[in-house]
Amino acid sequence: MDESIVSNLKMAGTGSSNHVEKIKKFNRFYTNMIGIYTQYTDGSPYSMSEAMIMFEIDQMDKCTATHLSEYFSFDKGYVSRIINKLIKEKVIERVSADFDRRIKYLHITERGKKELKILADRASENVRRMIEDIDNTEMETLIQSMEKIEEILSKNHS
Amino acid sequence: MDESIVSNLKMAGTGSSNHVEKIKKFNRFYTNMIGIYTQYTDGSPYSMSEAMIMFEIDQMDKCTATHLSEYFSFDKGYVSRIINKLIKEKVIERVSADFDRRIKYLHITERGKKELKILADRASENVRRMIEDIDNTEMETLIQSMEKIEEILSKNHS
DNA sequence: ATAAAATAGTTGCCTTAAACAACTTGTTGT
DNA sequence: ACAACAAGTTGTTTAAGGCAACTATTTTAT
Repeated sequence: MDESIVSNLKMAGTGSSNHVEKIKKFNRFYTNMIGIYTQYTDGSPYSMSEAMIMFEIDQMDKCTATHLSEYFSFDKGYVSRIINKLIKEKVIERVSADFDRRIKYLHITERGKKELKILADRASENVRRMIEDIDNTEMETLIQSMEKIEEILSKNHS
Repeated sequence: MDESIVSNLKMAGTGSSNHVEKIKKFNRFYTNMIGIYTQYTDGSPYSMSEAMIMFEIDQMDKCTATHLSEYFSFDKGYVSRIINKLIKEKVIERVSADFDRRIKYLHITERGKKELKILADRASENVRRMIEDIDNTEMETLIQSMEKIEEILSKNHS
């Protein structure tokens, strides 16, 4: 896409402060820049939801379907179906907890790790293209600006 | 949602540069922070695509269905249906060009402007909440950091 | 001047995304 | 033991969005 397809609404009224409008402008700019939709899943065999679920299973120790459903606010049935699809494709596996046989822990397989690496590499490549022509000085400024934003916004946990 | 539902994949390998990884970290952080999915359309009667199309019609003079389709990389048929729905709801209207009767210009109505304002106000409110506890000094730093990022990334048009 | 190609938009049909609700199986508290 | 609850599953439905065939104009090439 040649422009933002998200976060592209501009102020329709006049009630907002200048700061809010500047931040909204940045939001539009930045979400456009990183191509939020296509960053991970464009051209990949996994939907965004599937990629998110694979990632979370990889990150999370003893991940369960219930956790995924709550964490992403996805319907339990939807999560269940995605899990079963990913198991069929052997990118994750399911192990029943011995102390409670309702609970099934989800683990990424070796094959799943490879698939995740492909997704992550694709995202890295997109980022790399975004910054390829930036010189060292500006690169430092860019990173510092990002770290500053994270620091400031992190304080008031939101 | 209590966490990011987009851009949440982390590096699965080790081939990427430190800068790329830092930027990906910022991407995850920031897309989580602004709640990309819910910023405009959560609790609204319009889907994200509908809101985007209304916005673009409002911004663009002499907007056409073809422009919308190309701009957003949406299917023509999908756009056509959304347009007809929005016309039925009287938030936009359609006027045939007199020099070419295939072309139909789209305009936002007064009612449409009001609806857009509701969407924009909701987004502003979300941003306002995000920054409500930030003091003046940090606020300036935040805005400057954002402007710096825009400036640096804008140069190499991406 | 007219047939052919291109353009704008519409409509039918299909696939996938994702929610809702009812259900099964297993666990816990009384 | 059994009611209430918790983890997942499955059936069904709606919405998002793409593909392809179509109509109706306009442009281009003969």
